[in-house]
Amino acid sequence: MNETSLQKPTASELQILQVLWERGPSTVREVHDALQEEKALGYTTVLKLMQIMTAKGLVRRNEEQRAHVYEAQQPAEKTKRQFASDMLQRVFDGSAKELMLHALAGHRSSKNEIEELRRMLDDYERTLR
Amino acid sequence: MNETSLQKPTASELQILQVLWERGPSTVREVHDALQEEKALGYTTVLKLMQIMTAKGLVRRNEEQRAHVYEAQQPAEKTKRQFASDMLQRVFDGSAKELMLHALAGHRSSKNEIEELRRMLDDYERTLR
DNA sequence: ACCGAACTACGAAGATTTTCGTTGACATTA
DNA sequence: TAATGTCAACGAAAATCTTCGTAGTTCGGT
Repeated sequence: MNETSLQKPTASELQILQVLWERGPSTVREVHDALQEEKALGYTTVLKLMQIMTAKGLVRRNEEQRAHVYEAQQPAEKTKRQFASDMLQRVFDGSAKELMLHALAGHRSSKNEIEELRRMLDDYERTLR
Repeated sequence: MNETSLQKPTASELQILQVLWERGPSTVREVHDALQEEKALGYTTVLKLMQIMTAKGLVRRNEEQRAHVYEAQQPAEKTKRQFASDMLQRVFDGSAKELMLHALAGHRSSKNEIEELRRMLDDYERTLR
């Protein structure tokens, strides 16, 4: 698995990436601690995951310090787009309308949220011309 | 795993469910043949998957005929909603706007599609009051 | 110089997913 | 009825994911 091939992170890997996106470059200790709130994992479990992610090219590692510093290889935007696009194709056969319909259905949303979505569509449409 | 527990189908299981949703109740042979276009799998591979899905409660099996007839346990709508909601939470922290933004970004969409989305929002909003 | 704490590396176990071969039952037909 | 084809059941291998224990290294303090 070389570092140019984009592969979809697993569920656990995604949790780690989310910490890295939020905190920026971090050590295993920092990621481990940040993760405790949502998920209790042993320190070496997180370490191992991050080593695997390095091998897969999902993260980059700076080894200058004794405690290596990890950083997400791809920006959050890009990875999230990958997830959304993958599901759009696999589950909804490419129909953005279907995707949104089902996302909204499983989630009581406010009028405010709908308003926000509408504005987003307006903005997005403007980028199309 | 009893049949009331809703679990997320794996990628392969989803492909099979999609055939069942489209064709209605089908034999392994029929599912296998329908799948060939998109994915070459041995007959017994599909059979095994469908047996596992029966054990998990993802499909129901009618054994009256020699060639058992399988049927999706949950309607497409429900399962798709599960997928969308799961990703909405796991990847986009519950923000439908973020989800839509990223879905559209990875997918050249027509003005027509945007129009459709807008209409969908209008309809959806009407159900809110 | 020694001890304990903090780190990485490594290996491995257990779970789940994906894939298929083999076997034996049943059906179709020559 | 004997041969051929179709089917379900079963087991199991290979791949991937998740989790953690152990060993060895390095650093800070005593």
